[in-house]
Amino acid sequence: MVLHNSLDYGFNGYQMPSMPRATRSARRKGASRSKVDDKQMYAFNLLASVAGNLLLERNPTTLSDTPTLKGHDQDKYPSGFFPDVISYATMNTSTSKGVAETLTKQKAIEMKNLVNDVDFATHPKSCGHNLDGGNKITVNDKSEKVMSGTDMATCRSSDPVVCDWNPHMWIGSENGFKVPSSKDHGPQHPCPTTQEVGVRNDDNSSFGCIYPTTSRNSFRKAPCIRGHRIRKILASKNWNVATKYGAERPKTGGYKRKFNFSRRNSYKNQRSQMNIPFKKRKLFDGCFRDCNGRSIVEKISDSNEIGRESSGHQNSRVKLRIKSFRVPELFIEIPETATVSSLKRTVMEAVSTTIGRGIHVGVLLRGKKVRDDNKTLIQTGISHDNQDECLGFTLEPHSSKAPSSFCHGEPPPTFRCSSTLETINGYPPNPTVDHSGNNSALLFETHAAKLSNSTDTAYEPAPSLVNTAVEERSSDSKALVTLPAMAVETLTVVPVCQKSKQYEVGHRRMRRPFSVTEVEALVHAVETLGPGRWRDVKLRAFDNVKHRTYVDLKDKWKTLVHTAKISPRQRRGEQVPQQLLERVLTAHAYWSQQQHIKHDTQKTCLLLP
DNA sequence: GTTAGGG
DNA sequence: CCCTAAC
Repeated sequence: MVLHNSLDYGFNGYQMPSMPRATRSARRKGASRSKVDDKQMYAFNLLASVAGNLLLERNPTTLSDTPTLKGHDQDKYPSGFFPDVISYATMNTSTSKGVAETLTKQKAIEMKNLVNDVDFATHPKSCGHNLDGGNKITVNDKSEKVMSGTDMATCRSSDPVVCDWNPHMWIGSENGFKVPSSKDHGPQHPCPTTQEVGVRNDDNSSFGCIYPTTSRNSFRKAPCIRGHRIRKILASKNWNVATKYGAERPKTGGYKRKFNFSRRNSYKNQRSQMNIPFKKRKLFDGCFRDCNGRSIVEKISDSNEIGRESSGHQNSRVKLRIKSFRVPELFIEIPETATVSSLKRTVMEAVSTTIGRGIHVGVLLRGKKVRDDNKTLIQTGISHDNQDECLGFTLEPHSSKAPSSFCHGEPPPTFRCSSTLETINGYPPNPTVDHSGNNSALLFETHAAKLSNSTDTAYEPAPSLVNTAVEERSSDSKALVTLPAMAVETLTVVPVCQKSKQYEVGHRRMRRPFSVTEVEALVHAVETLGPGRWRDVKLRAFDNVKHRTYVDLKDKWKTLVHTAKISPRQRRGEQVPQQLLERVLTAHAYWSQQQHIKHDTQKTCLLLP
């Protein structure tokens, strides 16, 4: 079982909202979300629980007076998929009404103080948490708790359970949970005006990812009850948001435009999103500005403050209410036969390890990391009255420390990557390169097929082979050399846990210096194809190496050319064999010449009548 | 989506 | 490695 902590539920840069692996793959295949089983959901919840985010027990079966899916376009959702726009804050079946109310109030107060405002929407028969226990877990399909020691395999329910991050829920004042008046949410809102147990049925206006107008409106018009403002908490659930809008808001010109244009030429589209299905990338793009930042930080400014600010530039203050942090994601693997208690331990260890190494806060403005700590808020733009700006905070492990033990480098035994790094087909990750051969064919070439086939999508894939049958563009065979088919070894087998680096929202990608073997492959490909055909180079030599984009390859080539021109003493990092650099220079010169010839030819052709 | 080029 | 313009 692979658990994926989804606490970085936000847009998280350009990353897929995290969700259990099975869920993700199931969705990719268009399968119903109900494929997620109890165990995953349990684990999913547990992770959240460890982070202290879930406090409320949900058991909608007791909500006789609770709005249900009626009027919620239930039919539009796959069977078993409870729209994640509904959150329940309710009691156990055994909880008396009085106790329930008291507990609810307590939790309301507690939650007001929480930094993380996260909630789940769950299937009615889903998992939840005990109100009184805070982090106690209830996983059931019949209101039966799963006790520690229970084999998780027994938790399976025939009834599909879906549990997702809830885009938002309402938390109330000390007076208890209240539900906003339906008029605040459009006519279709089925919620009663008030009730003791808050049930948030979403509509367009309050969805986590919507275009600005409605979003802001609903945000600003958060209703007040007994003088207390009810705060809407958004925990963006972009995937579903996008789904919903894709289905229900066809004439969202602004929406669509935003999605298409917001980052059309984005570098992120080339790099950071490279593992994200294109459609979803777009959706995230669109979600980002609209929901993410605003869901994290609400800027507070009262009229007096504004007045002061306008009257003078001195002592202007920015008040921020941090509503949630993004926290690092964790990947955990644990056998199905593990007990719940051991899962808890494992999760706790993971969390402790991550946090124990120390964390710091990162600041994101419009998804971009604010790196210069010395800048003033004004300089960064935070201090302006820019409510539309997206300001976010992240919790990040100290980057100066070694990678988490749950990651690359020192994986714990439970980790899938632990074995992967060492034993992909029994070959070490850093094979020797045979430079004695004419064209530096690699020693492991014969194992190419195996390596190629072994690429597991769960990992950052190993480099694919250069296909022996790759057509050599014989038609315009200007290739400098004709090389035998060559294999690129798995130099950087990056395990799935490496992805946890992605929690560094808005950060640079992790630096991954090119190995000699990769350089070898790159040089070979460029020798053959020439520079300027980076996509082909990518496909030919780095097809399955997802962390190497064609832009990376282009950049690397640029660097290689530069490196080849400078003296060896000035070079840094892993030394590229001089022989290889000479090939770089040769290829560079050759293709430059070809370029000139081509241009000259074109000119000549143009001059000709 | 790709390519080129500056940072 | 990041970012953007241009295509």
